[in-house]
Amino acid sequence: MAATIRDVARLAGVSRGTVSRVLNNQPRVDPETRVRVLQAIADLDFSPSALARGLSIGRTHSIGVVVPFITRPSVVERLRGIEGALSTTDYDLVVFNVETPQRRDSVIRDLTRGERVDGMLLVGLEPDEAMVEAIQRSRLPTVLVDAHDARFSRVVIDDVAGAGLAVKHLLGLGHQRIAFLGDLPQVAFSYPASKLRHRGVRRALRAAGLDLPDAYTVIGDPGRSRARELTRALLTRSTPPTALICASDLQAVGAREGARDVEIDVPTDLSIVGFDDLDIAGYLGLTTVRQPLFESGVAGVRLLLEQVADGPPARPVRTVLEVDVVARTTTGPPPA
Amino acid sequence: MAATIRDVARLAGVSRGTVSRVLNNQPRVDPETRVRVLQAIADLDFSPSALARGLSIGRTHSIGVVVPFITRPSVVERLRGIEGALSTTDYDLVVFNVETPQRRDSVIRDLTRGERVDGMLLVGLEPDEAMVEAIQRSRLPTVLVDAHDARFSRVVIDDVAGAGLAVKHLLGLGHQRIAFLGDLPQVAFSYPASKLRHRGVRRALRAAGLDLPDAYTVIGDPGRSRARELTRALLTRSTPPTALICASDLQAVGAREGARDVEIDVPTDLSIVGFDDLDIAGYLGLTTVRQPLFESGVAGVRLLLEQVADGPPARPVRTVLEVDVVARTTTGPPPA
DNA sequence: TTGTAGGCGTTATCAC
DNA sequence: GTGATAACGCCTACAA
Repeated sequence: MAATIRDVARLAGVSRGTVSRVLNNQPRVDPETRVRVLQAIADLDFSPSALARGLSIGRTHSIGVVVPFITRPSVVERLRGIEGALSTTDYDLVVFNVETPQRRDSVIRDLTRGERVDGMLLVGLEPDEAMVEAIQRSRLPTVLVDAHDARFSRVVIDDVAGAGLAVKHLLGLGHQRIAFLGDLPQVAFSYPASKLRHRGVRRALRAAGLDLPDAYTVIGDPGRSRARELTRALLTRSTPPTALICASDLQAVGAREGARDVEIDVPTDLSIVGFDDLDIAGYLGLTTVRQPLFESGVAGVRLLLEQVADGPPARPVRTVLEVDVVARTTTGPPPA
Repeated sequence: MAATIRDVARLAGVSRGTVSRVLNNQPRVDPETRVRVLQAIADLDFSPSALARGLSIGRTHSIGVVVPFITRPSVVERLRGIEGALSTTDYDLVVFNVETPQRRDSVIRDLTRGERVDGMLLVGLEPDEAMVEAIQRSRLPTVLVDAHDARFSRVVIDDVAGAGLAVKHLLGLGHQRIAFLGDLPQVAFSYPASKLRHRGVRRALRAAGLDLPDAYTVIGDPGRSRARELTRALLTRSTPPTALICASDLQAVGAREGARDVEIDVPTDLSIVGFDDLDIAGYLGLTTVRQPLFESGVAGVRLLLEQVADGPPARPVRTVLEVDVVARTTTGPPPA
């Protein structure tokens, strides 16, 4: 149906080789011939088959992005960054959403065959040993976003420091009884951010001579509704905290609802800090630790394309993006 | 580097043809041979090149999704649905974000070559005549989501009726002075939803013997901040409306902020209704007209894959998804 | 049941 | 400067 290079060659009265040379505008073509070929291309409304070209030159002109749980707003935000960065190039973006370890492994296995994509971006995926080996053996350029394996170039934030900023913000307001609400480490896809943030809170409190008692540490399934329940429980203790740091904005939203459930006013009686600075944080006036999600996607693409173009760097590159506290209306001084 | 079908054949002591037959599990293979081949495949960690296979059989096993302004939350939600539906198949999802007419045209031109993807999903894009012709000529299976051209199978909602539901909800609460806040029709990508919703409001009011005066019709650039300004202006008129229907949730959020700016309480003095039912609507307690965004993606994929498998339907299929009003806390009876 | 060989559309390496 | 021709990796008649 569609025209091929052969048809163009015939119409222009030249060989396929010449058409190819025009297509890839190589110098050694007679200007007149070139014009004739271009005319034929226009007449036939021809454009080359990416598939055939890919097979021939061994590159696909597309990059694969593997994301777990595309439904998480933070992941969407990173994807936006990736798409944005890629759209200024002529690489296609192939998205793989993985929600089971099986699918994750099969996707990565397919991708590392090297025929499907020219590079791979792993978002929020901590590769296990088998995967690391498979990727390295395949030599497929690979970059991690929001994951920490030192054997790959990667884009990360300092979660420990970020949590420390949240603590500092609360200490500055005068809080002493600070609690932490985080994710249960998921079995299938261990996502270490919550743990690191937990550590950051503990460490920063200790540095200030304070403590994070077990009673003020609540861990549960990620998500709003679970956070709501946990917060209710936390606030009905005999000595409730005056401030709560959550491992994510979503949990902070849930925490706020939980506070409302037991009629504890935010920020008068309880200050709440989230993490990520999603859109909703702005809408809701949530104080939060901002991490540059969009930019992480952009940075990941940049790292990856460099690697695709120049080959692997001598040593993996670690890009650390800055975090900061965005103070809005859910934090204030502790109750007297 | 990576193993090819040739290596597998050699290792298993059979021909390439036989390996291929095993790969596509065709019946006419001796069970023993099959086992031997499978073993060789496992040993070599082989998986077939999608590129070569695609070139050979003329299908790519991937579908292209073209979305304008991937940054809009409603688009993201549709994308989630598309990804979800596709992930249960073995089709890859190639995402194209287009933000200029030039890029839109070049993307669609590339895609209609038929070599890159097996089908195309156009989200929120009203194709112009040239595009329609190009697509039809290429015979590339194409489905529209949230766009109305009758020459294609498509997934839509009844915007007019949806807006009517919003009006009905407000009338039921006793409102008489109802205003509408909508998008300026964008030049580059004309997006008719706002206009249709406007029409729906007007029509429903008229059916109730009421009017939508020009003074109560405010139209501006889409987005929160512009809606905020417009709402402030609207509310400082001599006879402000008691209710405001917005063409999108984002604008409703802006409207609410605008009301707060001029110290008009929602819902005591002003009721606000949005459109879409994004996540934020739930977080903020916004009354809104829910449209099934996620499901629209699922439905679009279903339509498209049928078309890829069975060829084009005799007549384009129009799938209309249901809308309904979700009453939350931004609507109530009008002030006495 | 299995092997052989031509073709998918392009690029690259030769000659000429 | 241009034209053959052999790859690229797979699939699929057609033979055997």
